[in-house]
Amino acid sequence: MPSDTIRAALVRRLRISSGISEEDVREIEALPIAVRQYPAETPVVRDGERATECCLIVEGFCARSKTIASGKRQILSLHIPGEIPDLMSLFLHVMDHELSTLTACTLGFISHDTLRRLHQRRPVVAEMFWRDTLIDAAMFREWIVNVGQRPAPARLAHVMIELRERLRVIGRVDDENFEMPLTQEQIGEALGITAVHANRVIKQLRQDGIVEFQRGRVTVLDEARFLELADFDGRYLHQSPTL
Amino acid sequence: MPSDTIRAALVRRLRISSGISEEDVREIEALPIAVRQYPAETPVVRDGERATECCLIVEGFCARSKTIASGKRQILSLHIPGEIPDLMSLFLHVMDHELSTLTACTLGFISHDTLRRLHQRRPVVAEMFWRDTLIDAAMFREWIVNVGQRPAPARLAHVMIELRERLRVIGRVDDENFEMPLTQEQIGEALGITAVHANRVIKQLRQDGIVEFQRGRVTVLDEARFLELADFDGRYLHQSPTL
DNA sequence: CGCGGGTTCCAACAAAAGTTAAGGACGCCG
DNA sequence: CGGCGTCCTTAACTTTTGTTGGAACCCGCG
Repeated sequence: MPSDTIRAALVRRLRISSGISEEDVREIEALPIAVRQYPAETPVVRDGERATECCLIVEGFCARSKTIASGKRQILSLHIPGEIPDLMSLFLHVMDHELSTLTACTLGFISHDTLRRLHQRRPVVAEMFWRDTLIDAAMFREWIVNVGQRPAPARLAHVMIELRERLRVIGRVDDENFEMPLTQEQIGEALGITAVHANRVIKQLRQDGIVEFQRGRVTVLDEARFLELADFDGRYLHQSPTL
Repeated sequence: MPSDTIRAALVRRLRISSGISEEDVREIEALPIAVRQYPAETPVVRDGERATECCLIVEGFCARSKTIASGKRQILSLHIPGEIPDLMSLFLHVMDHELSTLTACTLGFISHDTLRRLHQRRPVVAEMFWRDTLIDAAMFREWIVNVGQRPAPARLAHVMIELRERLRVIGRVDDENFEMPLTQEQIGEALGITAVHANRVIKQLRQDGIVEFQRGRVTVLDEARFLELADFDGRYLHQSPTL
């Protein structure tokens, strides 16, 4: 796989969220990245593990999650190409959660040493990555609100719209139709509800003519009601670096 | 108020979570900080506001929260002396949530410019603060799990133990007895339940002889059952920098 | 000292979500 | 092509949580 394909989504995303310079782009293009293939539903970095590299998603979908003593799992975030979901491991060496693939993925690994040297050489890039982890935290905050305060149908709509807006940045939304490759079990784990209830909620959104969801793909039927239901305000994604 | 009192809790906390050097301590002691008093239940930084300074809690308790369209509020985190809850505003200028006091507070304000100059001068301090925002994110992740997966009594126990462990670092736990100055309304907002239900849960913990909670103070009655109920694993607080 | 506002506490009922169980669709692989 | 496993779907029932409304309590303040 050519180097620019590996880094394309990352650079595209950084341009939008951090206003990266051409010089910095060249630095990122020069980064040594070890590319590996992962099958669907596979752990990439485990909870409790000590990480020595960071993971760039080149292709495919990933999720971060935590499992509690009772065995129940909570999905914390969804991740798409161009993202580095475990950038935090650079400073928080032992993982407090798990990173795993949802679909088959192409992942690129960058060693902590390499990243630390890059930070020393280019403090601006370090700040850019810092900003990235702060946006990560902002997304967690919104996820708390979603799970804590919104009724289940609104939770689902909100997660869907967040995903759509992020996919849009990397050019992956066609006509309000986008990928969301989760099983109903996983949707339940993301929303803090059971799979049975997730099914009820999906059924209701379909019956109300708001969205269709099948085979990992979302089709919006009534954009206005979808937006209203989700109570979505995208400010937390901080997609404009100038603000 | 003498300068060392203002910075005491901050330095104490950084020593434990980041292994700060004496030289860095001196830099922090030299930071210009504007101290102001705030009454209880007062917004400090509002959602949507553009911040130009960061807020150090010198004395008192604060909380961060988001309010959704329906008017319901979700508390995202609790904050104690020595913490800088809005450090993220350094790079994410417009606030995506609110910071407000719970009790009467003494707050110290440090301008973004000052902090940015400090980062340039001492990259190690920048990394320390970065690490701090990453721990912040780790706490949000655990908060998601709490609100998403645990039954209400376990949620309450978990928030209580998290608070206790953090208070312990700054030397504010006496004999398993510690401050938690929230009304039942606020506890509900933190746990994603109503105030009525929060009351039920508190009543049950009291009846079961696990913890007592009155007038903003928690007294643990049965530590073993308290821990088991909370399903608490403090790794996410990342209190040991060496790991 | 009594008044008033904000808590705390509680009961009765309603709604949302969890549990259990089972049938059906779909795709993969032998 | 048939069997198997995963996922989806639904129903019936239980449990948890929300809602409403009201009483008791506490505390600061006039």
